[in-house]
Amino acid sequence: MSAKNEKEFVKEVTPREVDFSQWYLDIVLKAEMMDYAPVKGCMAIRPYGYAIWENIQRLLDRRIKETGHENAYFPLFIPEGLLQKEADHVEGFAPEVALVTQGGGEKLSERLVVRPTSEAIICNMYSRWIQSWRDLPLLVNQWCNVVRWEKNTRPFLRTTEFLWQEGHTVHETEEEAEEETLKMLAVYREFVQSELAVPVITGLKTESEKFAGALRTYTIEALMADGRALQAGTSHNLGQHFARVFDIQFLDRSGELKYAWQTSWGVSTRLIGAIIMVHGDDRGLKLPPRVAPVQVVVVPIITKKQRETVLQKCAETGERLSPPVRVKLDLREEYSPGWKFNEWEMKGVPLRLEIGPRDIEKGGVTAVRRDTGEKLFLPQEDLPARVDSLLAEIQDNLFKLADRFRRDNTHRPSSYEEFTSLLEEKRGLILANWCGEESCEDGVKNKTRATIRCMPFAEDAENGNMEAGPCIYCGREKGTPVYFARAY
RNA sequence: CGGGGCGUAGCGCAGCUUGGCAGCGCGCUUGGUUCGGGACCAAGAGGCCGCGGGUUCAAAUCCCGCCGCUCCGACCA
Repeated sequence: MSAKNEKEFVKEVTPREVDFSQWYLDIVLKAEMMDYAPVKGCMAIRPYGYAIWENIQRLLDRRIKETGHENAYFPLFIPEGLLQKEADHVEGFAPEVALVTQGGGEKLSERLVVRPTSEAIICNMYSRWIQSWRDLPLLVNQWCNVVRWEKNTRPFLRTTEFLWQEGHTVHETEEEAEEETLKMLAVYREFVQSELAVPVITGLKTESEKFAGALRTYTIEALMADGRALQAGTSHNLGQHFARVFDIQFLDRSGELKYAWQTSWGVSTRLIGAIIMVHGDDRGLKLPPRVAPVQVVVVPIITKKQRETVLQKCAETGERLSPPVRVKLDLREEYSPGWKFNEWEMKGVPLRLEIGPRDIEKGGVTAVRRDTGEKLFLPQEDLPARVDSLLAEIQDNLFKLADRFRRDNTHRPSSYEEFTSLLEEKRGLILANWCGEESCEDGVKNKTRATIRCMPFAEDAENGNMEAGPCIYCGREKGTPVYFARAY
C-alpha cells in the first residue's frame, strides 16, 4: 500500500507522533467508545466501550470470587460526618467530593457526600457485622460508580464519575491483611497482563503517593506508548486506621477485644484507557482478543452474480465460529468492503475474515490480523481451529510487543544529568536510586515533573541492576532503586 | 484554580477583521447502479451560529458575564 493511501485511510485520526493526546481523543470518539456528557468531566460510555468494561468485569469478577470474595452493594451517599472520621482520609478526599445539601425540596440536616470511595460507609457497616474472630476474615467486593471532582479530566483516564470495583476485607492479624493486600495485587497483575495484554511493574507507593488513610499502598504501573506511566490498579493495607475510628473490634481467640486489620483494592474504567494507549496505532484501536467485544468480523465481498452464495457462506462461517468466538457479520450493503475494513480496524477488531467469490472458489476465507496487518488464507476445514489459534497468537503478540516496548523504554541513569535528559528526550520508566527522603522526591518532582511510581519488589528486577547506590538527587550513599516517570 | 486555544447542521470547517438572506466538504434520507482497502449518479432533509445580557434600525460578527471542550501548569486517586 502506498504511503499516500496509508495517509488517506487515517485522515480522521491525528497521528500519534503529531499529538498523542489528540490521537487518544480522536480514537475514543471515533471508535465510539464514549461521548461527552453535558456535565463537566462526565462521559457516556457507549455500547462498544461498555462491552469492553463488561468483559473486564466478567474476567476479573471470576478471579475475585475464586479468591474467596463475595459481591455486595453499599450506598452511593455517605453522611459527611462518616467521611470525616479518619483524619488522613478526609484530608485526602475533601477537596474532591461532591456534596448533596438538599433532598425532597428541603435542606438536609446532615450533608451527604457522594462516595469518592467507600471505606467510610463500608467500615460503618462492618462495625455492626463483626463481633468475633469467627466473623473473620470478611471478604467483600463491590462494583459501582464513584465521583471525584477532578480539575483536569480525560476520557477513561480521569473522569468526574467513573466505574470501578473496590474490595474491602477485614482480618484478624496484620500478617493476614498484608497477605491479602499482596494477593490481590498479584491477581491484578496476572489479570491485566494475561487478559489486557498490558505489562505492568509492581511495587510499593511512597508515603506521599499512598492512599489517604492507608498504612501502605501497592500498585501496578503500566507504560503508555508516549512514555508516560499510568497507575493501573492499587491494593492498600489499611492497617487498623479505619478500624480504630469506625470501631471495628472483635473478640479474638483468647477472648481479648482487638481492633481488626483491613485492606482495600481497586481497578477502574481507567484500564480501558490503558488498553488504548498501550496497543493502539495510527489506524485506531488494537484490542486484545480476550476483552474485544468483537473478536472476528466477517466482511462479505458481494458481487452481482455471487451475492447469495457469498452471504450464505458468511452466515455459515459465523455459525461455525460462534460460540465460543465473538463474531460480527457485517452484512451492511450500503458500505463498500474497503470502508468496512477501515472502520473495523479503527475499532480494533483483532481478526477480519473476508469472504468473496475467489475465497469460495478456493474453499476458504481470507483472514487479516489487526496486530500485524498480515493477510492469510484459511481453508474451511480447519477454520475454527485456525481462528482459535490466531486469536491466541494475537493476544500473545500484543503482550510481547508491549513488554518489549516497556523494556526498551526503561532506563537506568547513573547521574542526575543523565536522569533529567532521559526524562526530557525519551521519557519512559527510569530506575534510579532514592534515599527515601521526601525532600528528594519533591525536588525531582518540582524540577522534572516525574514522580516515584513505585518502589519495586526485588524479584521484579528484570531491568538491569537493582543495586543500591547514591541517591540520584542528593547523592547520599543510601539510595535504593525506585521507578520514576511522568504519569497520567 | 491560573495561562493559552476553541465553540457555526451528525463530523470537519469557512464566514467575524470592516454588523445587512447561514455557507462548503463529508456524513444522513430516498431511488438506482456498484462492491477484493473509505464507490458513483440523481433528488432531498437538516441551524437557539454554546448560554445569558448589552450596544444597534439590524448581531454568528462588536462589548460584558457564564458554561463546555482542549493544551500547559497547580492540585489529586
